[in-house]
Amino acid sequence: MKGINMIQLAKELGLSVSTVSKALGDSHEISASTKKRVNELAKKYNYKPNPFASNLRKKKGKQIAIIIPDIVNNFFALAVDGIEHVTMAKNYDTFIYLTHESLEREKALLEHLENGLISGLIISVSSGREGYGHFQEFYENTKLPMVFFDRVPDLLQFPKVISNNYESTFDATARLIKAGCKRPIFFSTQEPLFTNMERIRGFQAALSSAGLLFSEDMIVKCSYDMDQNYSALRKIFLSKKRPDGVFASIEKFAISLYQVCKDLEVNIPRDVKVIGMNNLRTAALLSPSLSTVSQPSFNMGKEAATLLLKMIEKKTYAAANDIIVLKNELTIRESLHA
Amino acid sequence: MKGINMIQLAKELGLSVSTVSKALGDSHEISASTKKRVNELAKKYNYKPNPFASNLRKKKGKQIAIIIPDIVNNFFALAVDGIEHVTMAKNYDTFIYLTHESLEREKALLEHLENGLISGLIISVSSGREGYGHFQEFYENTKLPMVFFDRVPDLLQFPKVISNNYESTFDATARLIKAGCKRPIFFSTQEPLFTNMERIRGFQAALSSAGLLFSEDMIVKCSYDMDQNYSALRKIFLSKKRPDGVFASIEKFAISLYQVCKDLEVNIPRDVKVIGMNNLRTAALLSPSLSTVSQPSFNMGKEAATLLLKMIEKKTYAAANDIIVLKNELTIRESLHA
DNA sequence: TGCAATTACGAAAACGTTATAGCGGAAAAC
DNA sequence: GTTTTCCGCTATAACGTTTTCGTAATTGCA
Repeated sequence: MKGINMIQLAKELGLSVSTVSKALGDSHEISASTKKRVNELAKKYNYKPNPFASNLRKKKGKQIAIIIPDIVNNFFALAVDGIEHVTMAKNYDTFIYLTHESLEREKALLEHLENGLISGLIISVSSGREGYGHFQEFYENTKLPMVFFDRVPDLLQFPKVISNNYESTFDATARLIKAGCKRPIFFSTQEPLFTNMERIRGFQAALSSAGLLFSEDMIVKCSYDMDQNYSALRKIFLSKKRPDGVFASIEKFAISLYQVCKDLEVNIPRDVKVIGMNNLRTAALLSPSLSTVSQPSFNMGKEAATLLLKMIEKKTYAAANDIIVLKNELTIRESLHA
Repeated sequence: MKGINMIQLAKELGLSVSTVSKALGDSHEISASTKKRVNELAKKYNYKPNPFASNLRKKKGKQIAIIIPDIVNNFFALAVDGIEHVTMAKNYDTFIYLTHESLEREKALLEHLENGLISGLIISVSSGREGYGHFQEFYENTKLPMVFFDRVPDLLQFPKVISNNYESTFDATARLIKAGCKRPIFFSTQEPLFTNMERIRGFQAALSSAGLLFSEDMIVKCSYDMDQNYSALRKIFLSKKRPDGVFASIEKFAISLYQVCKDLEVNIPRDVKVIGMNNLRTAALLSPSLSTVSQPSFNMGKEAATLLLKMIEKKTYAAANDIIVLKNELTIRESLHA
């Protein structure tokens, strides 16, 4: 029974299309008995309203989009899981788009999505602080609800879901120092992301509150290319001023670090103490087990999606430049203390 | 300039809507000069054709869907990455749906997608061999192109992208035996998936070709609940007939195994040798480093998407119950030899 | 020069919904 | 007993495209 539509349903029921439409929409204008008749026949024929026709007419649909830099990263995978958890429950269809850290791709995507395909947008940005114009422009052009999570454009007024990066990095760095580090370094992203800046702030604050001096070369900017990271780290650990502590703000970089240390026979934690910020399920099984600050990724996704759907359905929710802050979790393992 | 449409464009150009539509579609009926005029004005107003109207009229769109059991699993994340790589390039929008290993969810999803939202489907099934009816039914009802990858319904005639599970499991098992294992066990999925059965076949064949006896209790069915796996494995490793080798056919299970061995102080590889089938980026960094059979996940996704888009666009591609087989890669690390 | 073929466009009918306005008839109100 | 209200339903016009068919003007061909 391919492609049965409302018109055929109406004909068979001896009703008008409008009545059928309203019946299926559970309108109060329609009597219970006809509603029943309509729904039964619809079920019998396995009738499914055509979403294109419906969206076209209503100028609104139940489709949203996720834009993230990367999916091969436990943090984002978990976040997507969280998002899907709520969109699924509310019968929304979810597009996924990956930017692979490319600002160009991100811009192109947003421009594409101005066609009206979606009714809302969940984003984790790939661009630095200077490159936020396209988000604002997208919003001006579409007025669509948007929620940012984790990597948020701090300078723009949009609802955001983040975690307490400043505090947790402060705490983690303090632990490194307490464990004896005099010269910890910080693995940073290339782009000047807000998330990353907050972490750097936490790092610096912890240093200064312990009476240690911060210097620019403590911030190591990592590339998105694993090989390049490997050689950069190798160079650092072969240099004279070898660091004795590392806060690795990104999943990939912790992995590269472990490889370098293994190859150079730099002992963790004796020679260098490490805390990584990530959601690796294998953190506890690494050699040595990796101390981590892990983000509540699943819940961040969940919160972001819940907020977005609220905005779309405008139940009670009005303006929206809320910022929801969830807590990261610090887990100390062997990479800090032998 | 929110929501400019063809009608307004046509009006401003002094042309009819049909001419504008054809011009934008680069129809041969339209002169080069008017095409140019139309395109320029369209660009000026940042005009984007409404996909709902267009899809409704054409009864076809540029949206496809991915249905997978899980995204928090490097294999699937990489596959999605591969899929997105090609859909992106061809300007398709990609929905993502997660079944979380639930046959019910899978069925509900397929039923939902009968509404015509998508033009094609890429699937990795969550159901066992007996539960394939819904795929067939979906196809009958929609006639939509579908491509399966990795976890494929072997009994149905659909195009598939898989990896050489039989051979690579055979080889891996042979290596376990060669390293001295007399009583290796196999960590299997709950559901009787084809993928898994192929691996078991390879396992058995390797045993028998080495003159070892296979017994049913060598197959350990694992749950999707990590805690449950932990206790099950614990029990096995506390029993008298402790295995001396493991082939872990699923990512999660290798992780549980490492935890159990760590806690019980069972030494890998001295007491038990391990090869895991997964795409963990941290495999080399585990303690001891984990020998793996890794699947070409990214490429599997890429191939599946390429095939699907070919089918959708029916360029030269006609029927399609192709099976594309890619090769897994065996990497031996410390978990096999100290 | 005469006729067919081609070129470049327009009118109008789809595609399958939803929303607005309206309309009989019955119940309620005066 | 007339007017008003409400109930349950229908007719019809959108929503923004694409496509089919038609047509006037131009070109090609003999």
